Amino acid sequence: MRPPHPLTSWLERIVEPTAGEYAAIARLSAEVRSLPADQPLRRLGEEAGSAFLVLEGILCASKPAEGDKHQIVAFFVPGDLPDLEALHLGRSGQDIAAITACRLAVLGHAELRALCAAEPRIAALLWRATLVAASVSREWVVNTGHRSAVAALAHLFCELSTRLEAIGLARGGACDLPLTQTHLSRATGLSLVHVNRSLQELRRRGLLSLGNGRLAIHDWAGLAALGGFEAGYLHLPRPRWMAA
Amino acid sequence: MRPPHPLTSWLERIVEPTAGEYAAIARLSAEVRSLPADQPLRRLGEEAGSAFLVLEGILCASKPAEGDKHQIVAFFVPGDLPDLEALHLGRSGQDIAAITACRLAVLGHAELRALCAAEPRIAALLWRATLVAASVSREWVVNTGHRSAVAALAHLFCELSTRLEAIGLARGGACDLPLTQTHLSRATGLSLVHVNRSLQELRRRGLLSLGNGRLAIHDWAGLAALGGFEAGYLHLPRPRWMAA
DNA sequence: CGACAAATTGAGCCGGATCAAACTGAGTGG
DNA sequence: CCACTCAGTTTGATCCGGCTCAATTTGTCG
Repeated sequence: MRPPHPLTSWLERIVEPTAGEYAAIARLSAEVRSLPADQPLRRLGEEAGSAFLVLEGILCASKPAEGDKHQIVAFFVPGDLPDLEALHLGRSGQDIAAITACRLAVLGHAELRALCAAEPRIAALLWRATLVAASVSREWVVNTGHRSAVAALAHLFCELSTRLEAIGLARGGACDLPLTQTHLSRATGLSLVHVNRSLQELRRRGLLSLGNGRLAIHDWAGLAALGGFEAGYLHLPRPRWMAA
Repeated sequence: MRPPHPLTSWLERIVEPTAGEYAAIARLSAEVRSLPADQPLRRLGEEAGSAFLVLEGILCASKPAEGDKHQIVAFFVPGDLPDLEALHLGRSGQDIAAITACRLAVLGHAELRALCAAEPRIAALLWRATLVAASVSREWVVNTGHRSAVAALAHLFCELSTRLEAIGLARGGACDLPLTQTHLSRATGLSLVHVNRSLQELRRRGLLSLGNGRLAIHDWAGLAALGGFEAGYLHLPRPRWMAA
């Protein structure tokens, strides 16, 4: 008896799967791929034949910008499906790379398409997952476009903490978050130096502490207010402790 | 004999529809809604029961930012499906408003879901449309995050011109583009004053002219180079004149 | 101990924000 | 036909948040 396919628990986190859905997923091949930290997974424009489900680790998607800079446009945490878009666009629209060492379930496009045709509810939920990613991306436009440095960072930490909380990898605003200040600068569009100073500002205000790959939010309400964070765009069931 | 449903020509622009697909679309109710300029269509958080296909006009999606500012996160032109995401997310994630007077085909969510279940290829193409919108949104993160004022504007004009070209509303970089400088400032995150000065800079360099609701790109290669524009992220068939 | 990645600090500068005002053109009503 | 209004554009002056360049410190690992 094999362990269930990783997509099973992904599905169970959202709905109560039917027997048919269980069976259809069980029919998928269950390749798991390991990726060391800092390794590229996909390159912009590359033709892709498979998608991934993150089991462990953190990845990011980035696009080249002016000079040799790269703007990070998304982070992926366990339960996310990086590059699922290539399923219908054929090629990857960004560079995707591991930040920490990762374990990924490989989902072949052909199998995925067959699954979607056979199980329309799964298709709708995968579609939905891409829509949530798009919603996050629009929020990032606001973040990089209109918010000050401290606000942008505050917002980013609120988002990541909330997403990690939703999958049980954060509790009460504390989580492992092995991002360097360079990652943060590439995600916000700020200079490395200014990220450093803005982080000091956030610490000095007693809003959070960040270091050694660990984030602890000490004043959730204050941080969310500063960053203008409204969790709705993540389309997650809102956990109790965050209410009001 | 009724005219064909507007979604028919949307589909025909991408694939050769089957008889079954024609029939399934013909079964949709064909309500068309008119919307005067500057009228809101959807508000953030509003529960939505229908999606739209733009037949005429330009709309934009925006999200509230610091103070009473609103960051524009997307423009919609004919052939686009604003707020299609609400089909699977239930509520609208942004404010959507007409910029010019618009005509929209109304697509009820229930009918749309039935259509997707019956015609998986149409479902995949609608999914694809949302993925392209997401890809554009990620490019906007780069635009607002890393590009200078002139570069961000140059990139925006390249994008809009390319999209309008693809639906036959632009030729050789010239198109009607009834955006005010205020719209441009809200889309790029720049101040109105600075947009004005950056536009003068673009005109002075002989790259484009913009005024009276009309955009003319005089030096496509120069403008694209300045803005770092690579049309790939739009996932359109690339027109000949743009090559090399 | 040396090497290297990451974090931190300091100084000077600039792109773009802000504030304030004037200008243009298209209505619109007397 | 003119005065008025109002949205949109333009200009000028000033200020500051964030960038750049350059160095130093800290922590980790071999």
